[in-house]
Amino acid sequence: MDITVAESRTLARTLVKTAEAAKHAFNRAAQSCGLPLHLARAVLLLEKPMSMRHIAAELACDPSHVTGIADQLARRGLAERVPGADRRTRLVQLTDSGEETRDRLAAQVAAGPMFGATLTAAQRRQLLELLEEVLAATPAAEDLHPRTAD
Amino acid sequence: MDITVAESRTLARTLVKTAEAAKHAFNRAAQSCGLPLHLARAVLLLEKPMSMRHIAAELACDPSHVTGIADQLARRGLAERVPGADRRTRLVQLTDSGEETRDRLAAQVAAGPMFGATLTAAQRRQLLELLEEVLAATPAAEDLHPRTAD
DNA sequence: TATTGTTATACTCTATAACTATA
DNA sequence: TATAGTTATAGAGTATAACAATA
Repeated sequence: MDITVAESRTLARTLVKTAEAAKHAFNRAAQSCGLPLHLARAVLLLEKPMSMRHIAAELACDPSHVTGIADQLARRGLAERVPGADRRTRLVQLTDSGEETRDRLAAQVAAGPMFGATLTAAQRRQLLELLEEVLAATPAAEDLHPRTAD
Repeated sequence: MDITVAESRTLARTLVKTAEAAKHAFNRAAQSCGLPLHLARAVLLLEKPMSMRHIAAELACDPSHVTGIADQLARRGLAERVPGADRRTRLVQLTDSGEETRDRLAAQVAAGPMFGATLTAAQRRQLLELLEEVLAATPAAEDLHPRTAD
């Protein structure tokens, strides 16, 4: 607990900046596959057909938002809606073209300049362990939507 | 470079999640001081009077946005505009109340559950080094605003 | 009555452009 | 002509609420 204010801020800022750099690297990979960020995230997620609600949960967004994502994927010929077990539910399933795009994107992400080219395997393991330790000790983010009158 | 797709994604996801947890921890500290996120960031920044443009650069936002921030800080009695060297420039300066809030917030952030209570000093140093190494190797994020027709 | 997906709407955040005043 | 700050407007992204079909 004998951490200084300055050290805490430096650590937090560096952490956030690195995460932003990771997002940008992902964004570049997505663009090189011709996809905007949110579609790239969805494509990478769809290892198998998934219900809209499941996708929304995974992407941490509102289910209503997934409708638009599925529409855009469909318009690009990357995915289609197929019936689910329940006749209410519809699954989003990648087409052949979509699977090819997903695999290409995954390869791009892995080959990106973020981790592979920088850290040794031991360093990557170390980094992951440290991050997980911090994460485990952090109380889950309950309310994401504080309202402040201003 | 012999990093697997799975490892790269795990690392990236954990990194982003940890950064989000850090943001939430900061947000909680801010709320406990009665401040929304963007005002808390500004208050913490104002160690000394700063021009609007300088604040905008530090917060990585458009200068026009700083007008609103300064207004809101003023309305809460936390800061006021004072004339700068140039008669065009105006500096934002914390009031006594603002400085007190800033110090309280800084203490809250440092005492937060993120790093101090979790990692040893050696681990914190290690984490910072690893993050900086990744950050240094990452090409700067040039264009933040990709446009995609959809 | 509860749940899935859809639609329509509203809200938040932030950038862009036009404007005033200084330089 | 260029710069600091302000104002007004517009856009992207996302949530909320009402709705239809199904369970």
